[in-house]
Amino acid sequence: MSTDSDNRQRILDAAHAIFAEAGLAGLSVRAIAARAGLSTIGVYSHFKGKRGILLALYADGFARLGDAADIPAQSAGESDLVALLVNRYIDFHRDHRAHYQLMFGMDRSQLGDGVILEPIAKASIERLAATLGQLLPRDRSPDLELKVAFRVWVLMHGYVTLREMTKFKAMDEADWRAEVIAAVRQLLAGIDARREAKP
Amino acid sequence: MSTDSDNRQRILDAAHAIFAEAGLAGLSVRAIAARAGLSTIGVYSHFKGKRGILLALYADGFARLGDAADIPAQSAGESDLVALLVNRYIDFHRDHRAHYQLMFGMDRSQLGDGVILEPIAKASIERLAATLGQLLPRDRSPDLELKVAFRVWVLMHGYVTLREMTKFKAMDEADWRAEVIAAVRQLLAGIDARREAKP
DNA sequence: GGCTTGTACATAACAGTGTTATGCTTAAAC
DNA sequence: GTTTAAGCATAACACTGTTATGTACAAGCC
Repeated sequence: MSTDSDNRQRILDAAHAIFAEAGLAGLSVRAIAARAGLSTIGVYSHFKGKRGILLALYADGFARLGDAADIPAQSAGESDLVALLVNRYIDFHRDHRAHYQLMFGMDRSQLGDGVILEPIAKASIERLAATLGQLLPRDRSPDLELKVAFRVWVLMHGYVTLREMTKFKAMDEADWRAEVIAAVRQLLAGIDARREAKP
Repeated sequence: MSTDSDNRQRILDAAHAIFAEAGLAGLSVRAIAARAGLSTIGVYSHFKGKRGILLALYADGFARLGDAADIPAQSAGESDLVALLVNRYIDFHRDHRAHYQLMFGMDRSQLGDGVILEPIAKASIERLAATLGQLLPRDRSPDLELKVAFRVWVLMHGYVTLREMTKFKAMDEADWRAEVIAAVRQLLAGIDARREAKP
């Protein structure tokens, strides 16, 4: 018949499906259990209730974001790397709206204490940093790599989250993507020029 | 005794108080009504349920953010204007965490359809644009002013929302503010230099 | 074998949420 | 003076996450 881990996987699959279809709002413990073909208690046996489900989706989201940001060297010309990365980031936000909300949404109260969350997010930013490292001078320090990665991340995150408001909303999609790419290029140019000589 | 609008104000005051103390999570219709000294139905008579309360808090938040961003000319040297603005923005995020979550949080499903929300947010960004306009050449266009304001807003918003994650969290508060100020300055310098000659 | 222990599950309930149907009271309008 | 409408209370509905209780079954142990 069905082993124990079968049901665990079924719950996880159900959660993923509901999450993709109905987002965080539609993701109730009862809905997950019903879709998995068991009662609500299964979510508490295999995970630690809803928090455990959300944590699994959170980790999955960062893994996928890391995949999107992980562009191997020489897979694109240097001039196209920024455009490729920005487009992938925007695609991720568009295609994984619910994940993005869970990962970066400001209501992290259902998720946990943050201590568990940090290393998960860190692994993802490090892959972004490795990709951006291709654009930095060869004698770069790991610190500079991370710093640049954060600045770029901040910019891209700011753009996709403020997209809904006033001006950008009416903007053509292609124009908007060009705007984000231009802003990132500008940021990178500035960092490179100053060589991060701290005051 | 108490007029009708008295009770309306009492509900609003109660909502503000609970919002400041317990955030969005603690803001239940029953809690608001109890604090205002009426039953839950009062929230539905004077507002349209919880959605009306949230909308009022949303508008209030943008009004306050507009106040923070509204720095009159000559109140600071040009070189200090950026630092002043960034510090005010960070202060706003620190002091109005619940408001910020409601205004920019990605779960806007409880708030409404966005059509009502847009003009409220727009008024606020226009005040930010006016402040940043002081840094632009005198022959600037309103379009450029808005565009610059958006870029700066995107940066500041990205920083404060990603503050919680990995690297910035361990950073000293003063160092972090300096990092944000530096990034905004760099962005402004780049825009000014290129004079927004679109490709 | 028989026995204990623990895990996976179901049923039902608890406390909380936003919302609303019903009814009462009171003030304004005709 | 009668009608109309708004403010308000009580109670309920449908939903949420969680848990107390009980059952079935498989693993380990003597």
